Amino acid sequence: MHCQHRHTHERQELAALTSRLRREDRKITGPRAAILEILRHHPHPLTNKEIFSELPEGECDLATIYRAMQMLEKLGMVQRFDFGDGAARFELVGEGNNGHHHHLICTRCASVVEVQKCFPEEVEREIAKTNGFTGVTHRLEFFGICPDCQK
Amino acid sequence: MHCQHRHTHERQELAALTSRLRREDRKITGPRAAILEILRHHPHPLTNKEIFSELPEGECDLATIYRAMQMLEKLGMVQRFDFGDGAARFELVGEGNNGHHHHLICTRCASVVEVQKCFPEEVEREIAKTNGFTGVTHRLEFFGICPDCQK
DNA sequence: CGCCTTATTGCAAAAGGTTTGCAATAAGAA
DNA sequence: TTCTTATTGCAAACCTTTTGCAATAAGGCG
Ligand SMILES: [Mn+2]
Ligand SMILES: [Mn+2]
Ligand SMILES: [Zn+2]
Ligand SMILES: [Zn+2]
Repeated sequence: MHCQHRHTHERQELAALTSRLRREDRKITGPRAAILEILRHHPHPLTNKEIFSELPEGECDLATIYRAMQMLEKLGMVQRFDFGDGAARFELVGEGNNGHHHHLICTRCASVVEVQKCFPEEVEREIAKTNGFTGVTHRLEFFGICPDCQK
Repeated sequence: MHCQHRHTHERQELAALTSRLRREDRKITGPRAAILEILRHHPHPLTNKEIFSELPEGECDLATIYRAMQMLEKLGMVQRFDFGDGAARFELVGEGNNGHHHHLICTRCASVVEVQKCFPEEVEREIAKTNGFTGVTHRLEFFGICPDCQK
């Protein structure tokens, strides 16, 4: 309301997401729109429980979130990440983007930084070739102590 | 029996493990010896359930294995790995070795190859510095289709 | 706009993996 | 051998994720 430009921008993004669902013959439901809205406003991966608690009171069941994330992952609209704490995390992926990237996570406060650097392609290719594997990819996350937690 | 050299070698290794426990004031129990014996004969990470099923009938309870692996991890005698399938895996670590390494896992048959290549140190240092993190390390695993599963 | 079909949801139960409390057991010291 | 106390087995609890099923509602169609 107080910023027409930004408001329009956000509305378009949500529309892009829902149109992507429509294109795949998926229904735009209240819970799904609410979940996308939350993901859209978070730059880092969220657990299903975190999404659940961000949702307005009784907006949607936890099981529905689990099912929604499974579907969004299958459509390539979210990327699943594993920080090693036993709960899957999901992050929205832009169209025409495979979502492959990494994170730097504080082991004290769990704060997260997006990391664009990736494992060197040529080394990965060498690992694949050496062992006769095809379609090789990787899962990689960094862990350390963030600036705040060092104080 | 049929190979004195190898036999001696194995016995020494188990002795090295138990002496390491003794040094840390931990008791050498039947279950612990049996677990170490299994880990010692497996070159790749094992889940607790896998260790359990390798164990002779009623040799030890699953909960005991969970407790043993926690202890061994704390002592740095095993390294925990996460292949992203929801079950922790453990691999024996040699003394004076921090156990840091990686794997290439077949997404069809789950076969595992040890990978010695690591993420480039200088790039990791740069990621740490850029974001003001200290004590940065990483978790990295590769996934693909193994030679057998390509046929 | 209202009806129909059927995907989607809520709820509750179940399914793994992992942890924990407690009484019984046994390792290692004396 | 005895004694102390870490360790074990067992059962229950915990946590995340999945699933069955009847009720609900989205979107297509007349
Ligand atoms: Mn991210
Ligand atoms: Mn290994
Ligand atoms: Zn990468
Ligand atoms: Zn490494």
